[in-house]
Amino acid sequence: MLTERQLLILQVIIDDFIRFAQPVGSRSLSKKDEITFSSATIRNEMADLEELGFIEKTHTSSGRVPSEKGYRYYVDHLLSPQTLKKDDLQLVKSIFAERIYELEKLVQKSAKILSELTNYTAIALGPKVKDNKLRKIQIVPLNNETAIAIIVTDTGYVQNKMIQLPPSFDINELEKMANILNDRLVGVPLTDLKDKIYKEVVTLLGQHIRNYDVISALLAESLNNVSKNEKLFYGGKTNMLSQPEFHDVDKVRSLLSVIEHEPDMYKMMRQNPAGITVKIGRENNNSALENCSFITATYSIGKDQVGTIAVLGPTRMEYSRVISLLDMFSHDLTALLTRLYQNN
Amino acid sequence: MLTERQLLILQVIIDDFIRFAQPVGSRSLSKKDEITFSSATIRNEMADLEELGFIEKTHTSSGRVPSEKGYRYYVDHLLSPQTLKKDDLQLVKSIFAERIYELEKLVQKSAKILSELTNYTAIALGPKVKDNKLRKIQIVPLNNETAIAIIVTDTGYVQNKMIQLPPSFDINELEKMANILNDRLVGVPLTDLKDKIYKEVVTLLGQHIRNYDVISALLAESLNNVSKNEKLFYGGKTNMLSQPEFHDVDKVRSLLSVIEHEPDMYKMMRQNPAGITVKIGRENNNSALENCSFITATYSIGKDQVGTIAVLGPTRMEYSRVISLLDMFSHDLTALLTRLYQNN
DNA sequence: ATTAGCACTCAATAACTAAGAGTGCTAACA
DNA sequence: TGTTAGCACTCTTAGTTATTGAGTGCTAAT
Repeated sequence: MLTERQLLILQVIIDDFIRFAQPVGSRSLSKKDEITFSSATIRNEMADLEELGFIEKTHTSSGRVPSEKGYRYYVDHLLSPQTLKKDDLQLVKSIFAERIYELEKLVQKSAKILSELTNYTAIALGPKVKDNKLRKIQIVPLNNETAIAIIVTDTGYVQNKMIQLPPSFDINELEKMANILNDRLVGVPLTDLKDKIYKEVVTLLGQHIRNYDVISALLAESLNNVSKNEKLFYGGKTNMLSQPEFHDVDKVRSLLSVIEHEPDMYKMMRQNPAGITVKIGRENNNSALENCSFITATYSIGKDQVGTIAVLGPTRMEYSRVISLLDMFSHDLTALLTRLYQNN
Repeated sequence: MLTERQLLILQVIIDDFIRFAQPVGSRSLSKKDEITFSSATIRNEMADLEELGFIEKTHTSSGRVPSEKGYRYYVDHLLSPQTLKKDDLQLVKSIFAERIYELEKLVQKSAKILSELTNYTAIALGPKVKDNKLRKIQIVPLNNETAIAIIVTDTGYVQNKMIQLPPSFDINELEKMANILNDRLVGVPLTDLKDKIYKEVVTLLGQHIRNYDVISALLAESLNNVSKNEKLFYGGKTNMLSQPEFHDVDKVRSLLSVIEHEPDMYKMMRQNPAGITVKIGRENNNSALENCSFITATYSIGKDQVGTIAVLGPTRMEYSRVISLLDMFSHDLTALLTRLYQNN
């Protein structure tokens, strides 16, 4: 167990390092207001803290730098919930005051603002629409070979897909088909659409439409994609370039390639427990993120967790500020989305 | 006027520098197969070429490096139209063989492949849909306050926009309204839509629908955006990181910030004459692009120039290869788009 | 238990050196 | 007269050596 004084020193070291990105020495520490004892004492304490694994030296005679364990302890126990500046607060509130009613735009904008407020990279996932219900399906013929299928969900999500019509398909039958589909499918959750088409609607279509098999297969396939449409949005992808730990182009490259590799990002963004999660350095299980921390927050519609918003920064990150901001975004997003979309 | 021998030397210098990114000296030049004269002779010729401004030294006793004027001459007069490797050719052809019928996806994919083939950054603009005609307009109510307007063009382009309904608006009237709009507006070019709504349709709506003024204003505004929907697509945004001229993070940052500043990119991508245009270094009028060349190619539907596809690389770029590739993309895109969309 | 003092370590910087690639010029050559 | 061999000179690069300064650990005094 750490003594009060060790905690104080650990905290001050981390705060200082987060701020200046330079190893912290005993002498400079002793000059801080909150430190009332001498540099020699600090050296002794630091030696202990190092032995316990909370701080490290970059070389034998250097100042100390927080270790991952140190950051972890800091995040878990030492974080003072920082209150945000008025300006920042207002900026965030202003997004949610704007009349953006399209879920995706809202989320996208959140990522952008979040990256601007933090100077790190922000990533947003979602919102998941799997529980959304079909509101309308429409098939618009473009010419003899092509039609475009459009579906609208009850949350206002629109997706469209081009369909190549089977040869010699009668365009006039498209309308009939759309009517049948709407009759039968409006109100059905998107995830069940494909099933429902095959189980119930296909036979019905067969009674009215020639070539119904080909086209309903096409349609079912197109619709199928809709349910997995969680999207990733980025803000400040290149913000990391201004962090001193990324003055090396090779590091930048490997970092950017992780960020841009969507499958990995999906994995990292999904399956987070409700609330805020902090992953520090190697906790991310990704060598390119060794010097990064990744903080995620979930947001919901009602009680349904529908997405995640996250910040990726150097391990030397302003945890307190980022966590406060994420918390705010998470709550505001949840509140707004819930208000708008819960009871349709 | 340059002598044959000077041209040869200039060409070999540039080819070598493009390949190895190192100043080229007289001795190493003299070892090349195509060079039959001594290094001393080369030195004399190089002195002349330098005086004429085609090559430069990086310091008093260094080898020579092409100047902008040198590149310009090279591009204008020395470029041997390189034939592409079979693999590359096949890769390109394969995109256009795939059954992608959505314009934007096609263009997007082109940018991606182009960046992969060149290892530079590829940018695509378009396709412009201003001449597209309205195929269908649909208004789907979501609840009492919100509806979603969807328009489809004859090229299969779909755009949607949320509309906040005026309070106490009767949802049933939306359908009436959509019918009127479809009656009157199908076949109208998108650019004329707004005008047409105000001039012809508003009065008609007034006869049938309460609150017609608010909602038609809303609608006209939404539709208005559609006409300027040329989009930018990127491929290989971070490819420049692997170019030796961008080993410095500051340069990377300023370059990326130019690339990501869409208004500037729009300007650079628009208003290019038909065919291929090469801008070298400062010809780009942008200090962050001083060490870059920017090659654009236009593509069309029929005779209508509808977009641009471009490559941004270091001035030390494989001009020949890039130009060949762009030429190919430009032609294939034009051919495919023309086939698909000209006569609808 | 704390701290002043001191010897020691190591990174960073600057100053110097040697090697090597390249140039320009001159004089000899075909 | 155009070409080339030869040579002195220049400048970068890489390696070596001091020098400085921030920092540490340890010891002994308070």
